[in-house]
Amino acid sequence: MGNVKMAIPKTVRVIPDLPAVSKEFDYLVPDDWIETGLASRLRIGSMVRVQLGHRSIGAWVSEINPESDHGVELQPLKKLSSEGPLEEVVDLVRWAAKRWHGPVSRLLKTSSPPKMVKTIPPTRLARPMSISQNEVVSDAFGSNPAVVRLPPNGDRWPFIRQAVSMGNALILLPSVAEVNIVANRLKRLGVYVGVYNKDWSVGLSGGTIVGSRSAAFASVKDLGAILMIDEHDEVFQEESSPTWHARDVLLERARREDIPCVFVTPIPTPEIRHQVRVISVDQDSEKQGWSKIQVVDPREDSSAIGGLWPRMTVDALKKAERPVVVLNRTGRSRLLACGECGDLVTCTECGGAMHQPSQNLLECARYGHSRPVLCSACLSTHMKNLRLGVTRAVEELEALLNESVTEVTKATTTLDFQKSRIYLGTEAVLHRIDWADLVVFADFDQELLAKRYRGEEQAMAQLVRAIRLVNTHGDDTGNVIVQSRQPTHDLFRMVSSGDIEAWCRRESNRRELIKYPPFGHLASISGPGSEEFIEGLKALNKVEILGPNEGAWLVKSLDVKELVDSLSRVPRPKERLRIAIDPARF
DNA sequence: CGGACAAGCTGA
DNA sequence: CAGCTTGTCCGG
Repeated sequence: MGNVKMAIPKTVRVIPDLPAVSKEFDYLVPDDWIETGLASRLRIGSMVRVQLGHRSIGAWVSEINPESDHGVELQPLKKLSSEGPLEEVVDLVRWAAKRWHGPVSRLLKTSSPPKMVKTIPPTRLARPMSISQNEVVSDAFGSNPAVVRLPPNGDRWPFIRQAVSMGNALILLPSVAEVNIVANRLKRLGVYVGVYNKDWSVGLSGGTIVGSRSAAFASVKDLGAILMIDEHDEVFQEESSPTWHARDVLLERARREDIPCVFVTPIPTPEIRHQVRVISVDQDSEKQGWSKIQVVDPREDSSAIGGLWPRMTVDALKKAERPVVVLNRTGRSRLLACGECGDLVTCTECGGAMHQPSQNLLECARYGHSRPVLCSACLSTHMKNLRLGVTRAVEELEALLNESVTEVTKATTTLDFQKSRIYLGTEAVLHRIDWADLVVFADFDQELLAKRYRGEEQAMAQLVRAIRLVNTHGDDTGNVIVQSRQPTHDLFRMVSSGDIEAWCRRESNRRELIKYPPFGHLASISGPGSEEFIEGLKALNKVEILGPNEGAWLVKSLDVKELVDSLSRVPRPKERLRIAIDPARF
């Protein structure tokens, strides 16, 4: 702590808790605060209440004794409400707000306690843990940040133990469930640990913090090490604007505080590979870790009904104790043709392809126009399913196996595990079921052919999830069947040989070719104000502008700094505007 | 963000 | 021209 900061605060500068206000304001520290010693508790990050205009609002202290020259009489602070983020976190938030072009106050909110914290709990001493003998682990926690390519069934505990043995650690995991498991186990090992955001003050008093995405902004006193598990998981990016990514926040944090920082994942993203060194385990165990995947070409079986249920899959489904089938298409049918004249079923209003959400209804995907099940060319009511959805697949499978199949989609609220043995659904089924001994991807080509730029990564992430699901009990009986009409696809070749490094390299090369993150950066601009905003951007002539596509523009630049600088130079239009920097989907 | 205040619109 | 709506500005 610098000497200047230790001075008694006479005035403070604050950031108001108003997303639309980017200005900071100065306030007077009341005389009685100085007399009672309350003033000495004021620090950068402290949460206060102030009068702004006519109303009382929350704010964060951003500066102590600022140099002010605006010649207005300062209002006094109304209240010291709570402990807030540590100074280094406030700085980090400032950096992130710039990097993802969002309001500072929004990120300060994610960095702040959910309930007011009046007193910091006393530090409990952590029981020291032994240093890992594992070579990969000790290498990873060396001086420079690193990503460890750990196979899907690999043990992450050596990394967690190492992190907490290096002092107060910050550990991020993708889901709340995993966070709780890790925190409870650490607690049992005698580590002073808190779950973010619930145990916010544990970090402030000097403990280890375990959390999901938002924990990247946790305030941890004397932070000793940073660990992120499953770096590839998309939940580490905030979906709403500002679309900040926990991985990059942690990296910046480690850079600033000069502490060990480790990422662990079976499939490192191009983003992390571009920034840190990659450490891999030996190729045999990596190959073994991916070995449960079996590729089946449904065309090889002529008896396959609708091309979706080859004999091999049906046999495996019959034999398994709890099989799970993944088909990433909701509704009954996603693409139809007339059974009489063979015409593709298209919308008479907009010409788009229509799907069949229920037995008696056709609906176009784009605008939701609907009509009864009727061919517009020959008026036949007999339709052929070209791409069946989950609902129809459930019907087919029930008929085929002569037993009940439970449909699971994002919309499914409760699951009755007594009801049936087989679960079929969209990707959501992989999140909702806690174990299985067979996972079948009914149409993996849909994932491989998806035109999203992260399509193949998302496909790989689903494979990882499936492998883990059939491996829950640690036994070796589980299986993952991947149905594809392109069984010689690169991805399968690389997976079966355990050469995930080759797959990662290919993804990175692809990204570099199209100059997408991390080799170039983009902003998606949408909302009613975007037209005006884009005009202003064009005038700058600094960035590449594409679009509009469905009301959204894409702004590209090789340099992220130049991208966000340009964006902040253009005045904000009156109408609403959404700016997403490097979003995962657009 | 949301109140203050200004300018614009309407109806008798 | 009062009374109300809509728009713009700004806060310490």
